[in-house]
Amino acid sequence: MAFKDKVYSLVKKIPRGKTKSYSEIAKLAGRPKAWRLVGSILNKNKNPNVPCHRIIRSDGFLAGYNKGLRKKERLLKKEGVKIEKGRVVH
DNA sequence: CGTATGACGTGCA
DNA sequence: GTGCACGCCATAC
Repeated sequence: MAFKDKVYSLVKKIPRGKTKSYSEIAKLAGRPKAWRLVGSILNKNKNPNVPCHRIIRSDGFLAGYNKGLRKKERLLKKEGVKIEKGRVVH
């Protein structure tokens, strides 16, 4: 299983209304120092089965989204995650 | 097969 | 407190 596939699986397992940071995903995928790839991979791969909108920066700020940050923010809010100025409110 | 890249993260000036 | 620069590693071309 390639690293990217593992990332996808993990992202798919993220429960609704929750967010995960890139480093967390990379860590669970087996490459704690490959968080950079997580974002890179998700960006290149537009898989609708993967809720990539739940992936945010470790700071809590929203990073990017293949469908547009605007949509990502709205989706998270819809799922129960509160966003403020592009940042996830903990 | 080799090079360049990228939705990040952290440290240091 | 803010800004800049480096590091890190699999994927794509």
